[in-house]
Amino acid sequence: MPQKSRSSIKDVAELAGVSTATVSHVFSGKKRVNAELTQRVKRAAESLDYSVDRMASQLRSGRNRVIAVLVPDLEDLFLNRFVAKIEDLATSANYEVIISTSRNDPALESSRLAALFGWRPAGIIAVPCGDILSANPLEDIGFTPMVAADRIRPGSTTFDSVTIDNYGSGILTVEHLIANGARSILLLKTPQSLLPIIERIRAAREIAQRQHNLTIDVLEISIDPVQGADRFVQWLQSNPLPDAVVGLTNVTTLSALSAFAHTGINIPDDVLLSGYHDSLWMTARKTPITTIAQPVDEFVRCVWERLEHRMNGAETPPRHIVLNAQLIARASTQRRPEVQP
Amino acid sequence: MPQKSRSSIKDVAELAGVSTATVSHVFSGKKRVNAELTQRVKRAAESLDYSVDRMASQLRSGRNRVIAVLVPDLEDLFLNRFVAKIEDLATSANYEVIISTSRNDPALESSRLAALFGWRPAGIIAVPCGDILSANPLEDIGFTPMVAADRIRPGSTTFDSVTIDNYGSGILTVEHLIANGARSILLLKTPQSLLPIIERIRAAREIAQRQHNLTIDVLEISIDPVQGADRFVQWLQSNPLPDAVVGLTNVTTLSALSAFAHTGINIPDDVLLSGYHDSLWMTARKTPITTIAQPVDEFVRCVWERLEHRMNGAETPPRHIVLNAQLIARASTQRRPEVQP
DNA sequence: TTTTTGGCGTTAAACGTTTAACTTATTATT
DNA sequence: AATAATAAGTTAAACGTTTAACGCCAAAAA
Repeated sequence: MPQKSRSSIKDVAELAGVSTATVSHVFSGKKRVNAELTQRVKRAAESLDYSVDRMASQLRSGRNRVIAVLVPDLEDLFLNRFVAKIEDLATSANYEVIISTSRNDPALESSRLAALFGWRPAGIIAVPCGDILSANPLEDIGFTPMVAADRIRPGSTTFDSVTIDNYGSGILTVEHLIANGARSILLLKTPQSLLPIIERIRAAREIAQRQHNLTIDVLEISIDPVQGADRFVQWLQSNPLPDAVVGLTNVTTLSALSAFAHTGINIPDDVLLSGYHDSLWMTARKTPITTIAQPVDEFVRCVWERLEHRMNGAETPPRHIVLNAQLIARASTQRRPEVQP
Repeated sequence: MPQKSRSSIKDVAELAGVSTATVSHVFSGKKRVNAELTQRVKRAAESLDYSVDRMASQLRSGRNRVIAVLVPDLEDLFLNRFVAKIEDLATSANYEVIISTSRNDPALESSRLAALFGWRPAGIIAVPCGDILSANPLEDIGFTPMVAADRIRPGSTTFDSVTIDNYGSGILTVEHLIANGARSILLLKTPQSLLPIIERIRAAREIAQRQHNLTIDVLEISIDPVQGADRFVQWLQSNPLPDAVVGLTNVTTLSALSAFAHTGINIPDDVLLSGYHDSLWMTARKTPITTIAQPVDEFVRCVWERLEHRMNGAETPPRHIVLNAQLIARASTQRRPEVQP
């Protein structure tokens, strides 16, 4: 492949009849350059379609405007918005974003993280797999500014973290359902044992037990929405219908909905349903779905604020921010007044 | 900020008592190194927690394992999956992904693209804004392998492109609706004039006009789902209900659904509804929604295959691949047999 | 007139790697 | 035993920038 190589600062300097230093000054603006020379350089650069090589520039200057982002899964609704908004903020602050996924695999997570360090990024934002099995997900990271987001136990890291109060959201949900008359509640989870899910379940069970003397069942269904629905339909056929069902993730909520649609169970008349992570489809129905809304925007703002703080060299002790989620009550958990037959 | 600087290959070489070349060989595997030395080097590297600087490495070697991805919007359902799958393939092929968004702004698009070139990436994947107004979105890109995906007129570029047959999908939808008894059809679009949307509308109108002598209306609603629903409700109040409604995007379909839920219009009894881009929520309902499914996986495979081809130095003339979309018929476009009163 | 000052350009040394070319030691071949 | 071939480590020159340090000249100050 006889690929003509890109032109370098030397070519530009030569064509414009100046030194490479001058060319560099023209592009970086670090030092004033005479107007006419500036023109000459720019024209030369244009005609060679030169653009400064970021790697060389960063290598020499040591100033590294790259943010590395590591998440378990890009297709997850929450993570998708998270990444999108991080990209937005990072770009506005004149950073480039390099992205990597761990596919929910702790081993991959640390190898990807190591690879990211190779970039000598200005900062790293990591959402750990947060599988409860791998205790200490993020290794020590030396002096690169880093903040951990979501799926991590606040205080378990030596660097900043931002999380959402999953325990609190579990309480909100259960209290709301009980207040709306539910006595038996079923939680729907996937096989993954992610920290946030564990916390939601723990909260639900503790509050139900202690405050209301109720026990709460948990059904594990597939992570695949179709199989998940099938599994739930099966369960429904051999178990009494609970008063309320909680989808612990967006997808499990959809599985529940599918299962109800297939079996002719009506919401909220036959069963109450509450979900997690507010999405558009939840309100675009006759019976909008009650849900826990996660404050994604605020979340991202906090993450970014922390990271900038560190990138500015702050040496303050790590801070662990926990944000409150909100329950949005909708018709799916509001039992309709009985109509006379 | 007295940030101790990372250790370099020199530090490792010194500590291990070898030359930097040897250290390099140990890490790159380009040349055999004695087992004992290898151990010494690795231990030294470990204790200094050294990792090779990617920028320096790539600068020197000229081998640049970076794929740059530019998309209009990361939160769009289609683009989200697209990016996720590209990341997957790229990572498997041992590339890193750097991501950038144009926010549907042609000016930003070209400035972001220029910035991406600064990385001297091995390849670029770009989904242009595709606003019909900006005729020639992607400038000439010299010798960097590049493929354009979606939202571009096949054949309009000097490099490879992969698109979906939006015209064909428009025909599929209209034929399907007419076959199911619709005589009046309303298309719902957002204010953006994206190429795929234009094509869908054009197809719908042409086929309806020529084959069935019907005209098709287009209503422009907000890109915001809530405002969009409001606008559609308004329209419904002052216009006769058409036989069928088509949401030209995922979000407009949701707006339609919201509007119908608010006004007590039933699908498919009162009106047929068909959407675009199959998503989970479309089947998790009593009346699943008919939709055009875009072959995202195949799409990404094609894009990647083309890019690899170019990155391997192929000089063949640009190829323009157009993939067929598929209509998935569901209950929302199946008028139920009348039940006697 | 001589000296100072400041503006503007250049020189050349880094930045952290990779790698062609070279050295030295060891083993195989004649 | 002499020579060739192979193996394994080192030297030093790049890669494309940035940037201290320096030089030169014109204008201002003495």
